[in-house]
Amino acid sequence: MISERQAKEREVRKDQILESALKVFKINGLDGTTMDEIAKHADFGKATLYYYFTSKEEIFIELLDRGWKTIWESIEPVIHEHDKPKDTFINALNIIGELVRNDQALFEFLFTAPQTMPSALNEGKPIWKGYQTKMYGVFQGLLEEGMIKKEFPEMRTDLLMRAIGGLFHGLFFLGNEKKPMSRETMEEFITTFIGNYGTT
Amino acid sequence: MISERQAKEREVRKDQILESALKVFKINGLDGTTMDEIAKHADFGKATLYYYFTSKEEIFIELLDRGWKTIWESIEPVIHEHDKPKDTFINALNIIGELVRNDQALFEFLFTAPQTMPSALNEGKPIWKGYQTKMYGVFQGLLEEGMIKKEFPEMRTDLLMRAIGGLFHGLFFLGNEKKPMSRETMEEFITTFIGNYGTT
DNA sequence: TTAAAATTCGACTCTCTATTCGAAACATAA
DNA sequence: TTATGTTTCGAATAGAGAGTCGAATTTTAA
Repeated sequence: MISERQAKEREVRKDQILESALKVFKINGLDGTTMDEIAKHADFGKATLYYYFTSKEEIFIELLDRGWKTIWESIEPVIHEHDKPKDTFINALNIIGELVRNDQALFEFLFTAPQTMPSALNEGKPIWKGYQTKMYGVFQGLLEEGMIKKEFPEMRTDLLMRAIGGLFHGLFFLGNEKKPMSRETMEEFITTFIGNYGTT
Repeated sequence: MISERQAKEREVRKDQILESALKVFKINGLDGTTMDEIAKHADFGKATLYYYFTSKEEIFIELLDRGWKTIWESIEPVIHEHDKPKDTFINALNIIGELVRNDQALFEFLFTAPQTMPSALNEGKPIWKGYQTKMYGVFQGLLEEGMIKKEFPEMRTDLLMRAIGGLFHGLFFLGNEKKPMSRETMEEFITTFIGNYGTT
């Protein structure tokens, strides 16, 4: 049996491994990263990693799952406000912006990794993908309602979502310096770029 | 010595290898692709690939170099038209759109690969990067001039370029179906999204 | 026709690294 | 203290795949 404290300590060690893994994955990608490197960063023996995770891929996926879960659970509470889609939209974006500011490395990874990942890892609809899909769905919904309410200009939804998809990464990181965007800048950006048709 | 015809045939064989490599890279990425696979697709023995290229990475880089060179050389002739920045901007985009329509697989690779590539491959400022940088510079310049001439709304340039960067991939491929965008759609997109302040 | 040059490739080597094994070290609880 | 469970890790295993080698095979040009 395992005591509560033991379980907690175990979680702490998992976190420690995940945090180290993140650093290495960010620099070298999934394939370029070796378990030895992660182990050295985390200050564990390589074999110990296998005590906590069954494979390198599992570590990678776990990072994504936890991260996207966090994102989803952060915006979920505010998205039911449907009176002012544009405000809700900006609020949700700003919540994510806040998360990004607090842990830039993680969130840059979350927005980037899905593109660099070998497609084999997407088999069996991974958990993180579910959250990501829900999130995009929410943003799409808000934009559509915003159009109906004339808070956004009329646009074809497919184009719009395409743009949103493309913009996401850019929205939260500034050019090469990778400085996260401030709340003010974010609003300026949305207003100028997507348009300012309603009242804010 | 080598005759002209021989040189040409050699080029044809290189092309054949590159074309096969592209297919495999697109599915499996750089690390996920084996020389054996490329060889099988190209219908050569693996050792033969090493007769034409010195390494797997060289093949990968060669694809990028050739591709970005093509892009640059296609838009280069039209970008000196500075009277109507917005028209020039849209023209350039449409030229790229045309290229994409003719060889979707290649261009999706060109826009995608730089993100998925191990950063080690970027050491020594690769050729393709030069073309890419020039191209972005041109677009940035056109947007700035367009702002001055009030053909585009005023926006902070860093935000704008960030958006452009993020949009690029989206601009040319439709969602999951990856259908390239038509000229009409492209103009509609630019007009609605970036704004329509001047006359077209 | 034939020697030299160009091309091809099967089989091999060699390295790298994910994963496993089994034994230690440590903690817990009786 | 001791038996049992938990955690750790150094050292092996094993497989994959990049790149090489040397011997064919084909082409060229005299």
